[in-house]
Amino acid sequence: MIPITDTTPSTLRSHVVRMLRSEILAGKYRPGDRLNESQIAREFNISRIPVREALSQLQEQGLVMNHERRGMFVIKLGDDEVQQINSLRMVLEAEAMLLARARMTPAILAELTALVEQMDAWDGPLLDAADLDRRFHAVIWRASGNPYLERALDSLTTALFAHKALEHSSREIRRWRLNHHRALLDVVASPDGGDPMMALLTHLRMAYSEPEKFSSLAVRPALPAAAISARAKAPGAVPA
Amino acid sequence: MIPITDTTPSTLRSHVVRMLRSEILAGKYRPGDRLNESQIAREFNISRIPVREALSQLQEQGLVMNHERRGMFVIKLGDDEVQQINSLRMVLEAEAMLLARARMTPAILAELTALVEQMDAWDGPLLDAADLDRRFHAVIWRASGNPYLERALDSLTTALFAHKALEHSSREIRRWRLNHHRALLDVVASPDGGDPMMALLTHLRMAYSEPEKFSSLAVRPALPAAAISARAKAPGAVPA
DNA sequence: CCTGAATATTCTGTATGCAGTTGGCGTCGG
DNA sequence: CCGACGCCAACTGCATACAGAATATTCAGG
Repeated sequence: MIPITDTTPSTLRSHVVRMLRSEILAGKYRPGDRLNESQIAREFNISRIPVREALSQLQEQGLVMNHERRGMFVIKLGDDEVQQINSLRMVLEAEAMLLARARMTPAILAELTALVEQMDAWDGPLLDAADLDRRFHAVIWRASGNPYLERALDSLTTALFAHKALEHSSREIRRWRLNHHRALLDVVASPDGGDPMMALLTHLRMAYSEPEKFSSLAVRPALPAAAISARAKAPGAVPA
Repeated sequence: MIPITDTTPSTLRSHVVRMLRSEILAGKYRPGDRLNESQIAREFNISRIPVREALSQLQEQGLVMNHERRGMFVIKLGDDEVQQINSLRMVLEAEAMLLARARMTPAILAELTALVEQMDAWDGPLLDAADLDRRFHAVIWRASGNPYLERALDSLTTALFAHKALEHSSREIRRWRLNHHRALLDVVASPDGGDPMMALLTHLRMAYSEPEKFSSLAVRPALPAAAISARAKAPGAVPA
């Protein structure tokens, strides 16, 4: 019937997908919560069918899980799963940065720089800061020129995002991460900007505390123990 | 009402997903073909709803595309898209091989060896040979211990598989690929088995003729152009 | 008061029906 | 003979309806 918001996508399903997605990421539904089809349908004043299809779509995007005949649940990640996702993310982000660097244009560089400066100046809700973070990375993914790489990274980080939607970072940690965004910017800005993998290892160190557990970093001939143990220099501790 | 086949999955949707998946991969529906909901529903003697949901699921798996209000179409990949997928696949397969090598067990090694020997002895339909190929890789993906990596690789290769379901490889090419499976087996079999990226580059050379187009291999500091043109061997040597 | 089973309720999974849109086909005009 | 307009059929998207399963509730027994 009458859509809830201003923008009317051509189909109800896509509308519900975007709505639920943002609601989950905003924390309205939290990891492990059950998503009741009928209830959601009532909220949107539509039937269950588009809701079902939207949930099915979100399932394949990694945001919700389907327990057969028991309903859809917001994805809930354990520690190991977070590590596994971050291991994979490392590899993909590094590839994206290498490609982005090779295809860098002044326009994209300006966009990234603007985002970093925006983050520096930011003092609003932490959730929106996290969104800036995501947008910064998303620009790099897009700049890689490989839509499949972009999709994979978006899917992975979306799940992570939902997982820690409410796990607020402290102010210092935020600044610490912003500094590392500058470092990432430097890497993609110039052809000899350094090794993306190293910059990413630092960038994700907070969330990705045990690379040796699931990542090939621990067993990769090119990046032996030196890289990993460099992490132990400042374990857990926040900024340097 | 009564399912078409013997195995009755708990829901019709999952049944249809598997059926359509295999039918597409078997070439019953070819890239670009339209998938008529009503027709498929009639074939299965069920309503359109499970079919719709199955198609939606296949869409997110990358097998079909949805043109709004026009229907679902089997995915059709252009040359550039094949290159992009293979670029990403290279990175993921290399990671999977590194991890699998680090976590290798006698049981998995035996499984891989058996598959390679099965491929050597194979003389049946080429399509089934391709399935053996997939299973060989799938074992490695599974052995990586990272389900997300496994999923990503499965999704990517499924799309590729549908794309060239009927593009039969000649007998010689098949043997050529089988030999390279032995090479891949060697890489994951021993800790100093060489660089996965190199073995993969050879393995995928047929389908992945232009790595310099979308892969970071062309711009990676550790692997300059020399490595690509001289993709003979030279494993292990990747210093800073 | 707690435990367990039987019932009641709610929800998912599926079927059927309807409306709007899209694409094809025929017809009319140039 | 060719192009444009309009009509018709088919299909998708969505709503409503129903059956079976899963969970919540209630009631009897210890």
